[in-house]
Amino acid sequence: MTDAHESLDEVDRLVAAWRTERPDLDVEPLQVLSRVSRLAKHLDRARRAAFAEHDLEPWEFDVLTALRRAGKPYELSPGALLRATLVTSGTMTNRIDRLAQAGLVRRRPDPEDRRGVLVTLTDTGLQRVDSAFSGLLRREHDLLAGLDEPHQRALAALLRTLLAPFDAGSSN
Amino acid sequence: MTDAHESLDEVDRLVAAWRTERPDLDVEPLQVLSRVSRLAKHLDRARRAAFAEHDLEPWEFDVLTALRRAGKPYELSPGALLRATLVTSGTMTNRIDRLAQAGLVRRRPDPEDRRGVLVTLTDTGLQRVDSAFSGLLRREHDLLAGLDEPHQRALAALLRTLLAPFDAGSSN
DNA sequence: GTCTACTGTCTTGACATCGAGATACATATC
DNA sequence: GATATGTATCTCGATGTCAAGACAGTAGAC
Repeated sequence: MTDAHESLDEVDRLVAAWRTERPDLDVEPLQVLSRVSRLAKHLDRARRAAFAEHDLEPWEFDVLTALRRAGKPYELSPGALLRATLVTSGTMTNRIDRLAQAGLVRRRPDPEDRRGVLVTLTDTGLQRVDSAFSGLLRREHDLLAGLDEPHQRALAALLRTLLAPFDAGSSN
Repeated sequence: MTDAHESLDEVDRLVAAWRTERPDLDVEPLQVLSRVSRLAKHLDRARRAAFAEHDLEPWEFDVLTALRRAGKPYELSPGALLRATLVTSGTMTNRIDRLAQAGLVRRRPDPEDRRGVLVTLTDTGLQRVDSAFSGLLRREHDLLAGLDEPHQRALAALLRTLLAPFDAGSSN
């Protein structure tokens, strides 16, 4: 599993620079965590490009997929949506407003709880998210082309371990 | 240590939901890439908390560390800084303005190129970034506690492979 | 029933970011 | 040495996010 001695990347250079400047510190954690951050930043850009073809912003996609995953009738409360997308309530209100204005979701009062609201995917929203999602998967598949399946599984397992404390702890 | 086969995490649930809703699609890429995105989001929050102790915002830290890594005299051009931090030029101008106002960096004209500017770390800036950095490393070390060293190295190698096409290609 | 504490959603103001374009200077070509 | 192209930085307007707090409604304890 430990080949990959190939070319040094940006993070290798960054770590080397730190070793020169602060030889007193153990900068090994950066080898993992800097790469996670940088990769996420690049992924955001790739996603943005993928969605542009379907006239969707990443934030729109995030909300619509949460609804899509919920299954029929594609309906969730704002609270459930913000927990699914890791944003604050103010942000979610704003997102729902704009999605509703774009005709991709609809708001209706929750019949069971008069404080509550339910957000539903419209037909247009459903179509848009479905086509954007297959486009995204195609691109993401390509991004992972450098790793064969066992390596992908190993990577996923390692990431799951790192993620575990967060998923367990916070709940936002 | 506990092998990671046990508890399902949020991404496992997400993947399972997609399998139910879209059994026609291969959603395996999400096992890796969703975890990268989610982990990055959690890391951002952890970093924010770590820096708050030193009165620094993450974006301030990003710029200051780039200068710190450059070594004496801790000086880089705005262009070099924006390439190091993956932000746009407008953002970098704004960041430098505010860092200069906070007394953490200084701007001076580049004597070799009259279009250019050089940004230098002040003594205050140097101290702040050094203490914030050791604080960060301590926390990041803890975040990685779930993986022993060989696993960490394996994870870093796998991430390097994914990152390679980006580091090579864009250069921003 | 009536407090009290909690929950779900929305409002507001501040803020960091981006993208596009403006400006000044540098470099290459002729 | 004039022109054209490229590079470095900054300006400006629009946008998405957050944090804190307001408000209406719910639920538990008594």
